[in-house]
Amino acid sequence: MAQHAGGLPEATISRLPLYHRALLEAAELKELTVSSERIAELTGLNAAKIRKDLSHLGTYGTRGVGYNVEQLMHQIARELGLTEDWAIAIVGFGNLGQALANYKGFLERGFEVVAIFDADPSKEGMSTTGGAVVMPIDQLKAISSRKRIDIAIIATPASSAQEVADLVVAAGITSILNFAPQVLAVPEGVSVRKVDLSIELQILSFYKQRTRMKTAEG
Amino acid sequence: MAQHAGGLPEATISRLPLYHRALLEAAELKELTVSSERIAELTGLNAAKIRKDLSHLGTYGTRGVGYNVEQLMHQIARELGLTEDWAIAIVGFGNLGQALANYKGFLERGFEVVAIFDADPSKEGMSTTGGAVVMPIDQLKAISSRKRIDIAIIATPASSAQEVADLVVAAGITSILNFAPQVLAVPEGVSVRKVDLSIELQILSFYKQRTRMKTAEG
DNA sequence: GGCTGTGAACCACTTCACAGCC
DNA sequence: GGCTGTGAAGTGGTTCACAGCC
Repeated sequence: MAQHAGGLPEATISRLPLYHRALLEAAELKELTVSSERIAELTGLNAAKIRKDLSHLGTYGTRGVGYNVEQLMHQIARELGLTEDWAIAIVGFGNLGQALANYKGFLERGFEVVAIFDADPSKEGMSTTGGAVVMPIDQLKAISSRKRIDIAIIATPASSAQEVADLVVAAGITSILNFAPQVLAVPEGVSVRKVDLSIELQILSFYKQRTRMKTAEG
Repeated sequence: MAQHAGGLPEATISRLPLYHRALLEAAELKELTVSSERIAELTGLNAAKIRKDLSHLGTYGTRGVGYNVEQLMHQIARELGLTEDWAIAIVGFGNLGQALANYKGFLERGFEVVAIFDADPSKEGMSTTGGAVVMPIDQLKAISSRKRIDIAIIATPASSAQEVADLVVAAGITSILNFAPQVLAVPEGVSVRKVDLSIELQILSFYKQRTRMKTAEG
């Protein structure tokens, strides 16, 4: 029930990329099958959780044997939409935007940077190793109507992030990866995921402080 | 009970940086007090959750009024360890490492890049806007014994990330922010947080595909 | 009347433990 | 014997709903 009615648990979804990577690793090591225990080793997760997660996808394991690496990897790729290529646009060609635009790992994983936008006219025409050229931000809508853009990465300063997000949404793009620190307001139906380095660092500093207190006490 | 015995729920901890940012915003707007409802607006979270989270810190609200912005912000900053400065080292001075090293937002939030390492000798001596200079990776241990390094950011290619992590741990650094795609093996007591762009993109593509299927059906 | 702080109900996810299959 | 798939139990987190204070 609810097997393939479309509903994977949220938590399972967020781990599928991890499994995919683990299987890739196993495949490179020429392992033909893997047990849930083996995947646990590769991902650092608990084996029972892995079995439950994978059971949501259907029945791809064999009792007494394990999971067929190729088959399961393919299945997860299909589920994640990795069997097709995705076109991404980067908005904001500052430090971070440039680093992202030149990152080769994207292409390997099926994400192609097809457009780059920036508000600064002096950056117009700059290009990347991948061949994308920086265009003025006011072209976003026009470009996006001409070529498919699946995902926009917002890498602008915080001060213009919301404005940019509005333009992105107006251009009909419904998936956003947000590097700006604030929470973006978007209409229903638009998915946003946020990457925030400061938050990660702050959480690390919390734990560091905590550990120090404990050592001081004990 | 367990109030200040040191145990905030994991989920609460991960939201504290969000509250801190929201309060900063409220302070900039000259708001003296905020209700949980107001914080909910600023963060996109649910007000009841916010009240519960904040109640874990102690009693800083006033019934009928709300929370004092300055006081609560300070309290959260203290809890997160943001009242002190943290020294970070960046390992790997490629595209990403350079972007991180030049990012001014860190300093604003109390994180100073005090050292940069890279295995490539040709990068040695390069420097950043912040004044840090790239040093050979084999100096990591020596440097870290001379000056305090609280957090290491691993921004190397995947192929050397584990090796680098071992060096980082050997140098006595116990907090790691990992940009490499794989799960790092570290001894107990070392905190690692992972930032993985591909995972974020893959999750976005999952939802995108999912939405498309739904629209196609309906 | 307004808003916090919190028990109680609810929910999602995790983990256990084992039946079922190879 | 080995390992999956899964009910059942356990856990942690969220949300409700309201008593309690301003």
